[in-house]
Amino acid sequence: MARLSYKEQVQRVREDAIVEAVNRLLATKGYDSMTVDEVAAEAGMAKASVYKHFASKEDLAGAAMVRALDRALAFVDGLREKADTPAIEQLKAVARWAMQSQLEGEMPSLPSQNSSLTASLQGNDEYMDRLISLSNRLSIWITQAQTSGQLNASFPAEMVLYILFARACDPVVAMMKASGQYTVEQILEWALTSTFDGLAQKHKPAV
Amino acid sequence: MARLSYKEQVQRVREDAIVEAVNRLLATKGYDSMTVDEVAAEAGMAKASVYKHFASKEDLAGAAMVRALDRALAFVDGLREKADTPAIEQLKAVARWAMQSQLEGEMPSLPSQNSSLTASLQGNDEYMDRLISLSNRLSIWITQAQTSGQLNASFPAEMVLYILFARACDPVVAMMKASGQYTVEQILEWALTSTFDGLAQKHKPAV
DNA sequence: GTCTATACAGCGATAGAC
DNA sequence: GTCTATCGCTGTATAGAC
Repeated sequence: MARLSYKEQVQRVREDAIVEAVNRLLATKGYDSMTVDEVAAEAGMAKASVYKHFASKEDLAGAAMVRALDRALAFVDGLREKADTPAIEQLKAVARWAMQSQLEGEMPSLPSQNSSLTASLQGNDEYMDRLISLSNRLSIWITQAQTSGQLNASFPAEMVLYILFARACDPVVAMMKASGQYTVEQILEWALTSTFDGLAQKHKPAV
Repeated sequence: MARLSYKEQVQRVREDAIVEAVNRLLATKGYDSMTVDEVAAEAGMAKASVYKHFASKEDLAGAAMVRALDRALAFVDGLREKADTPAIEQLKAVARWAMQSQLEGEMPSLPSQNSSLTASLQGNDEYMDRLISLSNRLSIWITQAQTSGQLNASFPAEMVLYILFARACDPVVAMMKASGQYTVEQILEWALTSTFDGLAQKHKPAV
């Protein structure tokens, strides 16, 4: 990749500011409540300037999701370097990281159900590439954990994948945190236990 | 309760039509995407007429949620008549009913996180009464199941309750149905298994 | 109470000066 | 590229006739 000119660097910095603002707002208010005026204000520029960088509000959400998926892929790739760790432990580590990111307000969340945004994202190549990459890497671990008896093999691997994605955005952890009675570490431990006990092989064969 | 006059009956019927329309739209599009124009069209009347019955869009959602909670309470009360059924089985039955209702498009769903709607609902007495009633009845079963070793007693009962509510709206079952590869019965079975295995006591004492 | 017509506000997106 | 100012649309809510 060629070295960036000063102008390009400035542009990059400003785009970063925009995407970070979108990330924060998606994590706190959600897509529908977020307005482009707010994004501009948080990023410290005028709304028209935001639209010079991104064509639409949907593109803004797409860029934030791309960045979030990149963070997830980087985390997963870090884990893959420890090749001797059991697949189930790798999956738990990913789930813990995702839940923790959500609790710390770093994970943008989208309406899981029917939104015009869903269709837009499925046409976003950058987003889809990363989503598929992440799914593929997780699916490998899922299959390994199922064949080695660590995960209940009667569940479709596809469902296990859905569950992992869903638990990363599970409102339960946020509600537990909001109750103010428990530490984050304790909440994460409970959430991981209930999730992975539910996916585990019921009567484990001796390994 | 006094007998209703003809006029009151007509009013009741029209309000029912409105609430049913809201219920359908909340189940399919969600609160933010739903417009009062759509509600009026589905209910077969003009928008201004809708506003004669309900003061605001938030009130519409509140009324639909009250009705949904009433359905849930009726189902729970039906179960309570079989007093000899183990508490864990009662909880499973409720979860199954809720998931099935969701899959059939009968369960209105709200944005679980930060919305102006959340605050509005917490000020809605009719809604809060029913929510508390339902929570209380479920909590009794949860405590029973924990003391009898059917549920993992190291989880706060509060968290188990949150998980049950969350799984009733779990996007996973909808995604599995959308994939078109599985029967509804199979999906429900898997979802219940993974949920309740995750909540179960790990090393069950002989009962 | 129901309708048609309209007021009013918020927001996505853009024009045009600099 | 950035700004101010504005367009155009959508959607909540209401006025006023019947």
